[in-house]
Amino acid sequence: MRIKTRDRIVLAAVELFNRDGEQNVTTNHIAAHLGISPGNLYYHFRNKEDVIRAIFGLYAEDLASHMAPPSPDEGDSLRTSIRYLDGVLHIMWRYRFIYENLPDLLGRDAQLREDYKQVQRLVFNTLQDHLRGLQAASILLADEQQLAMLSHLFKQLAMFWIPYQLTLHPQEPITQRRLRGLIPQLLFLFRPYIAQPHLAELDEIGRYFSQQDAT
Amino acid sequence: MRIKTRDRIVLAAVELFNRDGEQNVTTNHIAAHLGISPGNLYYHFRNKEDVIRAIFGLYAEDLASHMAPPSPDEGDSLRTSIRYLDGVLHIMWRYRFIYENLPDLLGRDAQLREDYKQVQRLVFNTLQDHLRGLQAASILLADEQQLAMLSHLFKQLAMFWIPYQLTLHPQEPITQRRLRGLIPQLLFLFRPYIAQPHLAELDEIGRYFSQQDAT
DNA sequence: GTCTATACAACGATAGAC
DNA sequence: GTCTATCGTTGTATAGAC
Repeated sequence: MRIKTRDRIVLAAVELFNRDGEQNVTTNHIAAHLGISPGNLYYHFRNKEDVIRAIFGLYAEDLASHMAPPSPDEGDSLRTSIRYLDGVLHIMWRYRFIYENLPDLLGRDAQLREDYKQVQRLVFNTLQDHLRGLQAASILLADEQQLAMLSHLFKQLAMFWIPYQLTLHPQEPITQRRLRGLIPQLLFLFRPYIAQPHLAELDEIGRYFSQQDAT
Repeated sequence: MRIKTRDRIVLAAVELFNRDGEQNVTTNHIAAHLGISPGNLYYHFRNKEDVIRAIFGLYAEDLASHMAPPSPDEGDSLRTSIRYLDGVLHIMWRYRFIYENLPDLLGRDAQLREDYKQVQRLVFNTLQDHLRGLQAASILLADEQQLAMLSHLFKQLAMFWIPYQLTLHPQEPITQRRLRGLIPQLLFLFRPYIAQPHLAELDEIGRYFSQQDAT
């Protein structure tokens, strides 16, 4: 079963955006990369923003599936946190161009702003649910206000980890390894609020992600 | 004594970049805003990046003067922290367009990358010195590694506070009031590491900045 | 659905007169 | 130092044939 041209365009766009930066990729580049004509692309999409919106649809789907709330039988150990963090890194990697200049993307397209608001609400709630699970299990010791603060800081640190890396080393390409550097920052943020009996598990999470760096 | 055209260009550029976003302001816009011709602008600057570099020079000067280390007689109370934070907010406000898309600016201009590296080293050292002062005064209880982490997180949160705000409310313009919203986040970050006798002072800092919101 | 060809706008930048 | 006029390039988007 052949892949529809429309989908090939979306896939190619993601690839090129991630590789060269969304700003540097034109509709012509995408068409050329696929070996189709610019006119053909415009048959399937009204303009470049329309392509981006389609990608955003994929992004939203991916988020929903990868950051699903933990299944009830899994409990609320820090172990499920690994799954959650893995999901975060996976999404960040797959759609890294979005994180590279999100404010700009949103500034240009009102439709995208709406889509983003929806997605963001979902993400934030999932995160809060996750933290509340840890709270209920007496792993995370924080009141309502602290939990809200931690959620916001988590979100901000994760969202702008890639731009931050780009300011530190503007030339080096983003790699999955570099993305993982986010984890220690997040763990450090939460550490003061983790109950002592569970601090060892926190370190275990850190090791889990840093071990992958070695291979 | 009349202001030189060259300087007027730089000043106008800052104003327009801050108001409309650097991406949306062309050399023609700047010239038109000043009532001079495009050709005239190109007599004074080789291109737009050259203008940005000039602005960056101002930025570096301003940083050096506003984030100077505390004078010795001031001691290392949390009170000097207010001065420091005030400086940070002042710079962020004056050159907010820089923070709006720093990765992009750096990505385009190798010269700017070098300038930025210099400036960044200065900023980071000043921050670390400041924290070390608090540490020496037994206000901040943190080992070397924690202090490094806190510095990095401080920097990341401050640098991307504006882009973060832009994702939350892409339409609303950045105001000084919104900038001040950064302060509670920073205080929250440091709170677990502040010695108990000084927690009250921390809250005082918070009040200092939130009181300004009311006026 | 796909192609070729092209119109159109915006921006960066320069030449040459004053 | 400053202006007018203009060129070249690039990216978006459409028209019309196949």
